[in-house]
Amino acid sequence: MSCESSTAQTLKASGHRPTPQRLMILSAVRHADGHVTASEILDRVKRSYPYIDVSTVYRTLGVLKSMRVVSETDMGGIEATYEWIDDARHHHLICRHCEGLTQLDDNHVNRLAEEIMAEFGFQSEMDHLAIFGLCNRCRSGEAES
Amino acid sequence: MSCESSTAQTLKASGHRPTPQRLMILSAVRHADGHVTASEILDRVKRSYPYIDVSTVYRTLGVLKSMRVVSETDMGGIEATYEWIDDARHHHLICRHCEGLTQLDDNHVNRLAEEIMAEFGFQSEMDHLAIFGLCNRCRSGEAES
DNA sequence: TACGTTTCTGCAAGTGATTGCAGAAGACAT
DNA sequence: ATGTCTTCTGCAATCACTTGCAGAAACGTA
Repeated sequence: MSCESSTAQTLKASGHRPTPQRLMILSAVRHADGHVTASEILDRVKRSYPYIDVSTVYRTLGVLKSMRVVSETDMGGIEATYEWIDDARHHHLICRHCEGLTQLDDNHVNRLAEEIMAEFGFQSEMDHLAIFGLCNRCRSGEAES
Repeated sequence: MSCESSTAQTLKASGHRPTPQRLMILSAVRHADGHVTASEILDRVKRSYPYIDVSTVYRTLGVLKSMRVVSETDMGGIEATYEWIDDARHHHLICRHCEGLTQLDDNHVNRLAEEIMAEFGFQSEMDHLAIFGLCNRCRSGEAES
């Protein structure tokens, strides 16, 4: 069973309909490597179905987000970025000075989630964090810049 | 020295000008208790200076954000909320089902920041997080809702 | 296959938030 | 004070994203 058809099943099970538009959007996010913006998804889908509308893309991303199949992240750019959530969950450290990116493994964040669960019984959904700050290099050199 | 004039000094020191508009916006955020939206700030400032523009409010909030004097948070509503950063730093757990709010003390988040600092030398600026998920009550009862 | 119900789509108009620009105002030296 | 340089403001246009709506497509049932 391909990855798309299994997601189609998940869609159906949650009362949503696996329409052609949704499957195309799904496929565009699934097969893009890494982060994609909504307009990139739109352009990609338009190649095979030119009538697709931006609102459909955003609405579908909303559905996939609520099913926790894709994550939405504000990476500090103009547009939000979307990413397929796979097993190797990760996060990002973004330097607000040099804009450099560092990958952060989930285990640190997961520990925070476990603490919150233990104290409040609250199940955090931190699928893809963007943590802003100053990287090692810019931290020491910020004064004279 | 009042809280406003001390911030005015900070503005000046970082090359920004403490204009009347900025001081009014500053005061509006400072003396609002808790989270305020940009339009609430705009309305408030308009009472004493009707010519103020939305863009000035957003630009000033941008400056205050970069100085880490105020925090910007997406609380899941329509507009972003802004808050004066004081000593008692805190965060929020927001249930995506019942929309209930729980306050989260900074020490949990701070521990994550310290781990990140130890491993990467990256200084995180997590001033006011909004963590979405399912609260204790909705977690157990979500199936039959 | 045909029918009734529900959900979904594309369009257009709306929202919150950002940006380019020309004039206004603050800072600083003379 | 006066002039110069820089930053800031208000306006208008624009951007990313959302929403209301009427027709279209998907689903369940027979």
